[in-house]
Amino acid sequence: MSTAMQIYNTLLEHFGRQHWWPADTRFEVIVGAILTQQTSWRNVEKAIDNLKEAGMLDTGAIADADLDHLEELIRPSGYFKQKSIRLKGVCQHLKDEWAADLDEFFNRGLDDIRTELLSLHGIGKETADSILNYAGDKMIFVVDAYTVRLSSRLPIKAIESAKYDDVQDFFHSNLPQDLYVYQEFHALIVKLCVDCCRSGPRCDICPLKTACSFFLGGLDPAQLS
DNA sequence: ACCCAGGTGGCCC
DNA sequence: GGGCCACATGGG
Repeated sequence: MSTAMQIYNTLLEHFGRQHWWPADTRFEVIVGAILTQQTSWRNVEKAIDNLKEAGMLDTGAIADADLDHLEELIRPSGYFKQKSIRLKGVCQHLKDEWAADLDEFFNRGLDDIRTELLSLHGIGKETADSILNYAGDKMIFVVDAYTVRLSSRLPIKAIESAKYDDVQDFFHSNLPQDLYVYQEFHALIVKLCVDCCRSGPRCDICPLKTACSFFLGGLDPAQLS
C-alpha cells in the first residue's frame, strides 16, 4: 500500500467520514468554492445562508444581481467587493455560455473544463479543482494550503517541491483512481489541520504524531516514497 | 491587540 | 519563474 494511502487510512480511522463538499447542490459548491478563498468556512456559511434567504442562490439571479445587493449578502465571507464581482462574473459566464446548465457544463473532458474555469477572473487552480472534483465529480485532487502544509511536514521525497502542481502530482501518482478517496482525503486533510495544526502544531492530539515526522505508528521514514 | 482563515490577481524584477 | 502586496470579515 502506498504511503499516501496509509495516511488516508489513518486519517479516516481517526476522524471518520467528512461527507464533503458541504452543499445541497452543485451550484452551491461553485459559490462556496469562490467565497471560501482565504476565508474560514464559518463565514462562508453565513454568506451562503444570506443568499438562500434572499432567494439569490441561483445562477441567473446572481448573474443579473445588483452589485451592491450582492456585496451586502456575501459581506460576512470577506473580500466582498472582489468576490461579488468575481462571483457575478462566473455566473454570467455560466448563464451566457451554458444557459446555466451545469450538466452540460461538466459533460466533457476534465482538461477542457479546467482550462475554461481557469480563464475566469477569480478562479485559480484550487478553486477550479474544487469545482471539478466536488461539483463535477472529476478525478482531480484538490490541493490547498493545508495539503501543502501537511506535505511539507511529511518525509516524502517523491514530492519535488511544496508547489501546487508537484503536490498534486504526488497524490495523483500514489492514490487509487477512486473518486471517493479523492474527495474524502482532501476533506480529511482539512479536518486534520483545523483540529490539530491551527494556531501552532497540536501534535499531542494529531493522529499523525510529532509534526507528522514519525507518523503511522513508527513507520520507517526511509521506506517512504 | 494581535494572528489566522479551505486564494487570487496585479505588479515588479 | 519568484517575491510582494491588497483584498476584509469574524473567531481564537
